[in-house]
Amino acid sequence: MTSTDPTPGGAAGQAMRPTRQRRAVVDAMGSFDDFRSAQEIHDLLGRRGDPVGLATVYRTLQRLADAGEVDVLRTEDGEAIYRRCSDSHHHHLVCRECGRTVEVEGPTVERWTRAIAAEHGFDDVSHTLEIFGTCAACRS
Amino acid sequence: MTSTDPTPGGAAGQAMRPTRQRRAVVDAMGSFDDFRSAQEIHDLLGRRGDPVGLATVYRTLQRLADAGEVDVLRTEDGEAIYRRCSDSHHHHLVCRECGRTVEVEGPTVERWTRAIAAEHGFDDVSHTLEIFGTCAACRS
DNA sequence: TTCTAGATGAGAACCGTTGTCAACTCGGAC
DNA sequence: GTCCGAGTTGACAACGGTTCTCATCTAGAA
Repeated sequence: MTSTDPTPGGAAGQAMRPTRQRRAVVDAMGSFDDFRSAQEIHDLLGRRGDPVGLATVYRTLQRLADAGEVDVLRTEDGEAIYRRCSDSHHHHLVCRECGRTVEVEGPTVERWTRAIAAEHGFDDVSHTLEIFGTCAACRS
Repeated sequence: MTSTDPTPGGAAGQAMRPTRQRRAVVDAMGSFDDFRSAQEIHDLLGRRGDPVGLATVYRTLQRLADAGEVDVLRTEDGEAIYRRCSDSHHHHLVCRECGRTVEVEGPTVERWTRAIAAEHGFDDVSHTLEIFGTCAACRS
C-alpha cells in the first residue's frame, strides 16, 4: 500500500485524473518523512526537474488531504504543512528541532475525548492532538 | 485572579505599561467566553467607543499570549483566535456551530503523551489538544 | 516640569493561499 | 487513428491575516 496511484477517494469522490503533475506531487510526498510546506514541495519538484505550478501543488495537496492521503498541520505561524500518512486515525510526535515525525495511535486518548465530550453534552466529536518534543538525536 | 491588570508576566518579563489601549483589550477579553480573532476584537473595541489600532490589538494579544493570560488557537484556515483562560494547563472542547468553549483538564492525556514521548526517546515535551463537537443547544 | 524608553496607529509591506481564465490534455466515442 | 468535452494546468492577480515602519504620543521617573 505504498501506492503512487494519484487516484484517491476511490469509490468516494471523483477520481483524480492521473496527470504528470499529480504523479509528481504524490511521488514527492513519498520521498520525505517530515512535514513540508506547499512551497517547499513546489521547490523540491522544480529542483527535481519535474516542475509543477504552485497553484497546482496547492490544489493537489488539498485533494490528497481531503482524501485522507496526507496529513495537514499548521505551524505556529499558520502555515500549512503536509506529510503522507497511514490510513488509520493517528497523531504525531514531532521533533521541534529536526522535524522527525512518528505516527502514534492513542486509544486511551480517543476514549478520553469521547467521554469528556459526552459529559458536556457534545456530539459528533473530532479532535486534534499533536505532541512536540526533542528527539534523542537532537538532544546531544 | 480575574484581574484586569494589564501587567502580565509579573516577575517574569518586562511589565506592560498600563495604557488605555491595553486596558481596553484586556477588558474586552473578559467580556466573551468563546474564541475571537484579533480583527473581531478590534471591531468590538471600535463599536464600544474605545478604539484601539489594529496593530496594537495584535501586539497586545501576542504579549498576553506569551504571558499565558490568553489562549491562542488556529482555525482551519490558519487564522489566530484568542480567548482569556485560566492559569493551569488545560484543553478546549469547542462547539463548531456556536463556538461555545469548555475548558477541560486531562491528567490522563498528560500522562499518556509523556509516556508515548519517552517511549520514542523524545524529551522536553509539549502538546496541543483540542476537541471539536456540536453542543447540546446546537443539536436541536 | 522635563526627559526618555516604551507604546501607539495609519498605512505600507509581506507572504501564504486562493481565484481567474485562456490554453492544454486525458480518455472515451466514433 | 481523430474528435470532443470535461477536467486540469499555470502565470499572474487578488485576497486577507499579520507584521513592519516610523513619526508621534505618553506614562512615569527624576
